[in-house]
Amino acid sequence: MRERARFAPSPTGPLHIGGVRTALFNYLIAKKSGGKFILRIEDTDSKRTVDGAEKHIIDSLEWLGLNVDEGPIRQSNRSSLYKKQVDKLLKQENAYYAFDSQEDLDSAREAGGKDFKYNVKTRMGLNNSFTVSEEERKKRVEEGRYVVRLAIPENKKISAYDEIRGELTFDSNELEDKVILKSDGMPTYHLANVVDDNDMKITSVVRGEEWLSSLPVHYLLYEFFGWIPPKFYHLPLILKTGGAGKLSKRDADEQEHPIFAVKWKDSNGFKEHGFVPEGLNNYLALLGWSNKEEKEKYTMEELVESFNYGEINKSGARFDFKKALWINHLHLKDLDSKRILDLSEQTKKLLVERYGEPKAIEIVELVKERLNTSKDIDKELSVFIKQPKEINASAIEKINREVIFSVLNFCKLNSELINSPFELKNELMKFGAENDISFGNIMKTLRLSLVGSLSGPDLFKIIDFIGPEETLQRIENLIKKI
RNA sequence: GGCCCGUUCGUCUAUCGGUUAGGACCUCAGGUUUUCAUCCUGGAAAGAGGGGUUCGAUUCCCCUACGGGCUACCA
Repeated sequence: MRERARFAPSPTGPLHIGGVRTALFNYLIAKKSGGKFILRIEDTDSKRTVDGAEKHIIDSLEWLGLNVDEGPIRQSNRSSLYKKQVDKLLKQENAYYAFDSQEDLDSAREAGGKDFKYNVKTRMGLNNSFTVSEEERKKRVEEGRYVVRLAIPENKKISAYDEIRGELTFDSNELEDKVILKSDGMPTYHLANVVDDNDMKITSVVRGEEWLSSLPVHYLLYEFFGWIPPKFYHLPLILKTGGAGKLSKRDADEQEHPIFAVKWKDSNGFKEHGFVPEGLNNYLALLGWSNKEEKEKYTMEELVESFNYGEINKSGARFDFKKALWINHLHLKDLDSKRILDLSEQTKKLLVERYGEPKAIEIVELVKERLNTSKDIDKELSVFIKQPKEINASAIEKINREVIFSVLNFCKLNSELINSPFELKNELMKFGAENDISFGNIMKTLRLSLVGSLSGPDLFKIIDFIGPEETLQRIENLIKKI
């Protein structure tokens, strides 16, 4: 069956990775079946709509490569559809008008304690179609001063099905007569969701676990409308790295890892942190889903291929930035070198200017397996572009100044050797043996002069690429400095 | 508080009644390497607790504990 799955965020803020994962799973379920991935913007609460949030959602999906087949469809311009369906419920007496003021509700809740519910038992003591005169009701409705509530039946066992958890049963007495149409004429989530999913012929509803408690209300709605419910998948939540609770912006800030796919205001996203979309998708897919095969790295195509909703986990998972980094590394080191170069515009420009593209790609090849994020590209490649700005002072002490001086001097005096790195290596070994300097220290010295620190790619390859002149100059520079 | 969902190494997870409970991240110890990283080898590390059912429970059932979610004219 070709599934139609929708990602239905509300534009009340930027899209964080919890939402991203929901989008991803929707996408995978749709694509696995050869179906459609649909974007619906749930903007029924104008007060909470945030400027730029919708754009952030769309930009995020685009960067992630979760291409939308239909949409975005905005709920805000479909109110006539919802109204029509509400009228139907009203006519069937599955819903009724309510006129309580906020104060009335507050005091009812206060009097009833935490267990207060707006339901069959309490309806008669409140201000609504059941308790108000015919005349008054008409007047209020005409003036538009009303909400519509769902009439939850008493003593009804509602059984619902969640694809991840299986059969679930609920007692209607635990439910409330939820508002389905607000006084501003807009529907609430429950109504809009059910009406739209039906209207858009959605077959798979994939959403966060926070909706599980509303499932019986949604089932009831389907029943009242006489529609067949779609399949529901309630995804476990992503929990914060340490401590209790679901992952939040604040927690992410404390742990110094991104929480958005792409930048939002002054918060950098995974993109800006140097993740490739494949890496983030892969990590997020593994957070809450796992295959029987012991495999960690999946391309997007492989995810679509291997994904199976029956293997989605039931319990919340903690976010682990180190693992995310590692998965990203897996993707980066297998990426085409040309594409890696494209990830860093500035470095690419400088590198190609100096070496030409074919050589630039060879250089990338040299450092590729060292990358965790694309930000490392600049760091790793700077050696080939410019002289080291700073020399690691503690490294100088560690090796010993005199040793450094004599090694560098040797190189300077035998500068013709630099033309042939292979010979240079041999001569340096000899020099070390004669002067009782370990080869390790010789290499460290040379590296210090060329790179400025003690880590980096193959030294002789560096010499080969930057050329004898530049090599000598860097050696001179260090001699001057010590 | 009520209702709902969940609970295997520190973390993500495999196991669909019988396993030395497997893998990955992290971590530790070796090895490769001119350094760092990569990479390779190895180690440490888990079934929340208590009852059942069963010849046998991590696996099925119940209770407790713990964690999470919901409890708005928010989604």
